[in-house]
Amino acid sequence: MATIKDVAERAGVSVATVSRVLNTPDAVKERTRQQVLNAIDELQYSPNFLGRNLRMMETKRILVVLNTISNQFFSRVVRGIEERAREENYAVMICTTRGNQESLQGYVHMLKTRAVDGMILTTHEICDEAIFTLSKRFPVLCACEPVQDPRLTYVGIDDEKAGEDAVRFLLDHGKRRIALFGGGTYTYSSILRERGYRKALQEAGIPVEESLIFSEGLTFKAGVRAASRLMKEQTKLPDAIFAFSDSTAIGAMKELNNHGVEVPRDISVVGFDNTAVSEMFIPSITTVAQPQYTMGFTAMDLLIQKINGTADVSNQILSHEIIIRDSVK
Amino acid sequence: MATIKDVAERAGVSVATVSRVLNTPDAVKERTRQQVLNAIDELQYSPNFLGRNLRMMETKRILVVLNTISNQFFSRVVRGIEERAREENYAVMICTTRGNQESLQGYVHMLKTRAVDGMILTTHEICDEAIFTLSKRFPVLCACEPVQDPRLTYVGIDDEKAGEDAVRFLLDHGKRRIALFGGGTYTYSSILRERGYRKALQEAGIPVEESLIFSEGLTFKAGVRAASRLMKEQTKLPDAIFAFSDSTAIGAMKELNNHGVEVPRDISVVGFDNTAVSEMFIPSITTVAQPQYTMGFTAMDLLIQKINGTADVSNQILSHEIIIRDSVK
DNA sequence: TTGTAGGCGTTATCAT
DNA sequence: ATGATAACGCCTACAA
Repeated sequence: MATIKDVAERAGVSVATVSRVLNTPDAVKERTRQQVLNAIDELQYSPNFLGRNLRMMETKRILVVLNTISNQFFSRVVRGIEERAREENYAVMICTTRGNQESLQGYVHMLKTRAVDGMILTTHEICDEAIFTLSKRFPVLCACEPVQDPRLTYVGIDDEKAGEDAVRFLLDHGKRRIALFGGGTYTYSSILRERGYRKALQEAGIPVEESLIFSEGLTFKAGVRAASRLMKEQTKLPDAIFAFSDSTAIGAMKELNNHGVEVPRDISVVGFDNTAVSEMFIPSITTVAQPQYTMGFTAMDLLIQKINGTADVSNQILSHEIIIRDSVK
Repeated sequence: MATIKDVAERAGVSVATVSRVLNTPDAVKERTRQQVLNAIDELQYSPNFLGRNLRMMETKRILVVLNTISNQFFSRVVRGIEERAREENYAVMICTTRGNQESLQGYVHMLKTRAVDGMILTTHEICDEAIFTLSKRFPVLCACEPVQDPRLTYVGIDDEKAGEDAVRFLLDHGKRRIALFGGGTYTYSSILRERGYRKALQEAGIPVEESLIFSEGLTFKAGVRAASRLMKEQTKLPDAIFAFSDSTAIGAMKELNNHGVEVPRDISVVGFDNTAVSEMFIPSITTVAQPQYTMGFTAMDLLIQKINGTADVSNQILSHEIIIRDSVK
């Protein structure tokens, strides 16, 4: 492979000049530049970033850690990240953990070894404390999934408020007994949304029925399980289900449908995330939308600030919205 | 940031010894090793890969280029890739083009500049010829979306055969007028599948009705459009629809449903890809499954061979399968 | 078993 | 406007 030295020899100039042609073309005479460009062409030369990276101590690459790539929600987040990244000439690498602690450690290692300039975390296989320790030495940012530790930088929505709003929406539509299909205590977002759920009910003077709260998880299958349990355990169906993800909502609807319960005729359903499928499903699903694109864009923006060493980058809470469709009567 | 030199000084040894502790620990005396490890600990040292990469002329990273991350199909492909990659200590970077030529050029640039050791392409924003030129100099592999050029290495299914099998399945279920919802001529897989469609009909002695072939694309919206046109243009609905993606199938079903046409009562539908949603949908969708995980795993395996310079790595055609569900009567 | 020293390809600082 | 040269951090002959 041709190196800068080969090009220099071929063009009859020094390596410094070749470097200048590449990086500060205006600083070199037209005629010389042409010679160099010709040599580059003839040798099919592309600069080796490994050398450049070492010299500059930067890679112009950032890492986005996702739990899984198959989560529709994140595709739009990533789009936002990439958009902002492109503006500053960063390449975005997406890596997935699938809940695997170990692989996350591998990605953290990439940060420590300077394989990337910064990292956006959307999943918490490591605890806040570990993230904090890391973020003291490297540019790290949390997005989408809220964090408790105030020393971490976070970009996302106010989950408690979102939960509250969704329940209030159902209350406004005359629903009083509202089941909760959540993700359990290991996702902080679920904890916050449930807090909002309780608050809204309480303010409406409706006692919380603990037996209507299901924490099977946020997947399609979790929705199936929760709905199955709901039908088994409750003699009378509630008026509505508030699911913490669209997938869960769909799982629930599928299972209800299998037992002859029709949405929204017999029961109403609200999902979360406004993923593409919520619009496609029959019936289409009323859901709490998060500003995914903006979340990604903002996260990348803050990360860039961190990389550039801008003083105290602070949290950004973005607003959510209820998208009204056909699954609530 | 501490460097290997700092560690060496602190431990009272040479940098060579520190390097050995990191890379060939057995080659250094127990006591010395302990001293070095202590120093590493005290200084919170992590080796800088930028230096290592330059020296070794490798990054242990590979690039997977996807059109978009939001395609469910690829999540399992990526899982296969990652699995095989982990075995050989490669980090997998996922980058998306969203059909943007320019961003693909950027990723190609990463290959040329040694930012990654190899690349798996699943989308063809650049032509076969360009890929071939690239693959002469760098490890490049095509997966999932077939390529015409025999000089390229490809991992995937036999799309023509898959199209043929799907149509034959419908014929076996008594369907004779079968509409085609495909991706048009710009995706080679669509061309091949359509070829299979024609072949199966021809062999059954059924003339191909060109007016039943729609090429609106492979998205949900494309399915909506195609179904809309179908209902408008045909006085009598066909017996079945063969859609080249599950999303398209769902779009079609949604649109049909809006007009009171029920699947599978009034018309049967076959999808493609066996993505998660095909199981979730009501009714669940009969679809042509591709071995996504194996495709990814195999692709990475071949790429590793290419990186290691193994002589002639050759195409791998994997087998598809029809998953029977509720959308065909 | 350990140390010395050269070089990977690039950029940047001085000179000229 | 251009050239010589010293880093950047690491690995690895080769020597000791």
